[in-house]
Amino acid sequence: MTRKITVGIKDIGRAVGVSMMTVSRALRGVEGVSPAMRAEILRMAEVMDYRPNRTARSLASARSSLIGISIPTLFSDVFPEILDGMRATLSHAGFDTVIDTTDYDRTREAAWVERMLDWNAAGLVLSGIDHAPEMRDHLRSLQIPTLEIWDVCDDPIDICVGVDHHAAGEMLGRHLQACGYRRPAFVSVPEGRDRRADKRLAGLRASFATAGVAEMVVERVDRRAAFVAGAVGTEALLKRPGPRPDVIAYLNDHMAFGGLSVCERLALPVPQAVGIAGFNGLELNTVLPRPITTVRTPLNAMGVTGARNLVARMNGAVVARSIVLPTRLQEGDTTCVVGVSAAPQGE
Amino acid sequence: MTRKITVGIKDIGRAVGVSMMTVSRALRGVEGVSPAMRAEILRMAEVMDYRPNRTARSLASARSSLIGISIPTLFSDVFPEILDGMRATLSHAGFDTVIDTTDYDRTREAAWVERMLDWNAAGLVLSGIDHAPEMRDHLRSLQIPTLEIWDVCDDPIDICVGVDHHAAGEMLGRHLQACGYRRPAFVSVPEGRDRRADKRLAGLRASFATAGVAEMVVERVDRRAAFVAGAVGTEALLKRPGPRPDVIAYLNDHMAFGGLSVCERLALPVPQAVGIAGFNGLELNTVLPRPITTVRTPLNAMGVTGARNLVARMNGAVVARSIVLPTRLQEGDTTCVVGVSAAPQGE
DNA sequence: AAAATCAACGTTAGCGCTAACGCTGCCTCG
DNA sequence: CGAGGCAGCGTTAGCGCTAACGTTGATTTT
Repeated sequence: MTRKITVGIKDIGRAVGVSMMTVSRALRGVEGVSPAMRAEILRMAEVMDYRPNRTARSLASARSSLIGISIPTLFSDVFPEILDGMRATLSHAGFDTVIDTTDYDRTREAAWVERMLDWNAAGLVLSGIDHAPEMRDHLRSLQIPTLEIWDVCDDPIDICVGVDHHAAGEMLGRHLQACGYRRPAFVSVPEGRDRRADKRLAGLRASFATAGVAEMVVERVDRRAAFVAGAVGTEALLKRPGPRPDVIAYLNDHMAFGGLSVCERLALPVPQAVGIAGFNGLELNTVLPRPITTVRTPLNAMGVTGARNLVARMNGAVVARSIVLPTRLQEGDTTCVVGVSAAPQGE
Repeated sequence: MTRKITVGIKDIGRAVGVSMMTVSRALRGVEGVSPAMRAEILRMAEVMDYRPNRTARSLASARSSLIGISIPTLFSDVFPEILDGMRATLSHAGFDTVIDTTDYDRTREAAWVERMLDWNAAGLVLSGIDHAPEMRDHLRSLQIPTLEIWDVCDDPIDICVGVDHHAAGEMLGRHLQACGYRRPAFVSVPEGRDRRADKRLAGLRASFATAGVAEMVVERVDRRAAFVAGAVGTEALLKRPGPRPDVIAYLNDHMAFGGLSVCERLALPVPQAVGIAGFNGLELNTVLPRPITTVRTPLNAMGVTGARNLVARMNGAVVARSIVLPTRLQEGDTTCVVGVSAAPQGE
């Protein structure tokens, strides 16, 4: 009648005839074991169906193999796509990922980060670069490998990989101006919720301001489902007094599509009477009856690059602090050259 | 110059003047500490900014506060919605969730479960009821709290919460027959990939068979984006030789919408010439120009119920082994009563 | 009033693993 | 040929916490 139910490295050591330290070294792949002995130990571990106790390993080494990943929401094509890009790299490097959704709440994010630190997390991935200041300081002083993803800045907590949202907004703005649109509007979520969207809006606004268009109507909707939010926001926007916008940009493609469906229902000619532009260039666009003009962002590549850099960083390598990935304007059927002078005025 | 960088329960004990065991008890909320002393310890822990070391706790108690959640994919509205339902309950109960996506690969799921066991996971959540047999046996022998969610059966590994997919398929079938449709088709992903979808198809088929319709064309597409898959599948389906189907059911609403857009492009009158039906009753439907006939599933409630039961189960309570949540047929604009006799023949 | 009970703490012994040294014998090299 | 170097292994001492028993003094029971 055996006492122990699980086999530990001590058991393997006894079976092979070495100390548990040698087994530990062999299993972890650190040096100090002859190739022959290592093979023998690995074989025995396999035979005995050894399973490492990760909590014990974490406690003894003061470092776990957990990576905490914080994202605002799962209800978006952005974060699942980024996550998907990171998954393979991370799991292949032997890490387990603890995912948290913050609903765009900084306080919740900070609290969750503390919890991950209680786990001796090997690294952290945070969405965007806008975080609670105390958390930033804490992470920095702890020197824990931290990847900020999706947005970039010159002074990340540790490292970052993303796109320049302001520049992307400007790029879209230049395109819309080149088309001849002059009365832009923007449909988004409540201010401060999605800070990347706010930056894109700022870029768009700056671009139009350069061309002498200072006015920009912004409609903000608080609905979770993006299709619905886009539709509701567009309806509200079109009901407003004053001149009707001639082009509407949206937080993302899903919302743009919601807006497009409203325009069609109201028999508003798109893109002649009103242009529609989205953001993110989702696969959605490839099947829609009319592809939406959008800005393509390399989400999956962002995940891959980010994960690679984070892993390298955790292995002590020196990596680029900030990586900016390019975005690309993708013209669809929802914008076109309209009546007004097509040449942009400013530089 | 202080040596220790982190404060442990020993430090709190010293500060308050009690043993570390009393501190441990006070912090965990177990009995054996006077209310006054407990308050004092809690206050001191707050003051000293104590943070529990979760790896040490897990090692000593042979049980961690990690819950492993395995889902096939994040690219679906189903699993994020279920996850969202579970999140609050689980985090409120003090658990951290490790999420893994399996891409409908049983082997990968089994390997990942083993890894979670290496973490002394407090519990597991698996999607569906179809798993690697060895894994089932292993989990059962370990007696680890396991929730199977989204699909149900009489003999779950431990407990399950979900809907009856076969019955849902039958319900949809009865409705389509009542409408008068007689040449049904189904667009789905490759067989065996999404086993719930296969069950819905089986239910649909059984229902039509009862009414004397044995033939059912099934088109299977292997594309990740559901919109695209629906569109591509529908195109392929309509190009087939033989009589054209008079109603097409899809794996989910997104695919149905992709199919609908193809029909519109081909100027096929929906729902007169061809009916369209989806599955899941997503919020998407509330904004589409034409709502799709679908089957509503209580995804969020499923997550909430599942999480509650799992937590209760982990606390040693006795809970229902199997909970079946109701589905509801939601009629949209994409099906209607057509020419043929509208009365269903069978019972 | 002696015994039994019990709340409220303390002591001891690990959980399974790893970091940091120690030790050995063989090889190299001036 | 002896000192030094080094690969290859062993020993020791915890990591921070908790389970399982003590221990003590006060309260209750018969």
